[in-house]
Amino acid sequence: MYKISDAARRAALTVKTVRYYADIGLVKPAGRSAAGYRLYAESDIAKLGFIGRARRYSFSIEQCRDLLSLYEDDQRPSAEVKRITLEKIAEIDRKLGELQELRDELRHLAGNCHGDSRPDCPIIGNLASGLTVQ
Amino acid sequence: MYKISDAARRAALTVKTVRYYADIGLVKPAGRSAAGYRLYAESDIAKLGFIGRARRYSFSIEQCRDLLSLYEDDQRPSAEVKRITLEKIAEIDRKLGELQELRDELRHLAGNCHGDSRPDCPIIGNLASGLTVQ
DNA sequence: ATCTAACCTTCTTTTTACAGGAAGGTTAGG
DNA sequence: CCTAACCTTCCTGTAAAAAGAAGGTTAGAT
Repeated sequence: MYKISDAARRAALTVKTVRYYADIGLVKPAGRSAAGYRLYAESDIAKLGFIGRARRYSFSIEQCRDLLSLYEDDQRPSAEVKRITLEKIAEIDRKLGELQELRDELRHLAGNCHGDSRPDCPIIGNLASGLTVQ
Repeated sequence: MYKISDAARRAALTVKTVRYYADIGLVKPAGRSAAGYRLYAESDIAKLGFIGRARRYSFSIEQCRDLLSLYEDDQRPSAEVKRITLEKIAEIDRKLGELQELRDELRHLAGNCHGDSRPDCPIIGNLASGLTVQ
């Protein structure tokens, strides 16, 4: 059984984060010491690591909660896991499209800005007038 | 002079958002009616629209505050505006790279998942073991 | 004149996923 | 026995609003 800082280190999370996950009931410690310290078992650390990776894949806490229940369920249907993952991919694709548009617009604006100390700036002008770029 | 809902509509923002911008001192209404209603002038609406567009370009509120002061300043040096914009572009590029990596990893995982009711799922397996996806 | 719907106000709470810090108890080593 | 490094709970703060409660105002229709 590991105290919180060992558990955090082994799961590559911060102590604050691990304590937070305990508070919201995502990963509760296996037990407590006589002094009230959280004690984590190996299986808890595996769950924390699982969540850490899923979070890095930008799954939300609630999605992690769903994935974790599938992870803990021996009877888990992979269809459900695949569905959640495909949803996440679609979400990322949408965000990618938006960001690319945004970047291209800003590039265009910056490309037309002489960047000296003259007071007329096409970036400001565009924002002020709401003209469509391009 | 426009009441808040007219101002919001004309700037393509919500009433809540306009009131919020007034609260944080970003765009204060030109005046108040006898009953205490916020009253916005044309120039206020131009500023609100300016901020709305900048926000859609993912400038933070604080960056908007900076841009607005440049916008309001006849002596504004466009170099400063260009610098902020280029910074924003670099930031978006970083985020794009991260998101593409992430999506490719998830695609790989989903591609290897049979997606039926069998309990062995490579997505779960990957998250559980922390194996690197290539 | 009154009714009612649609406004408006301020204030408080909620959201996401923690981070930071205060005040105080515990433990391990020298 | 001292001290440093742990640990605890509780409170506040973050970004940028959204949502809702409780109540005042206004404009048009009856």
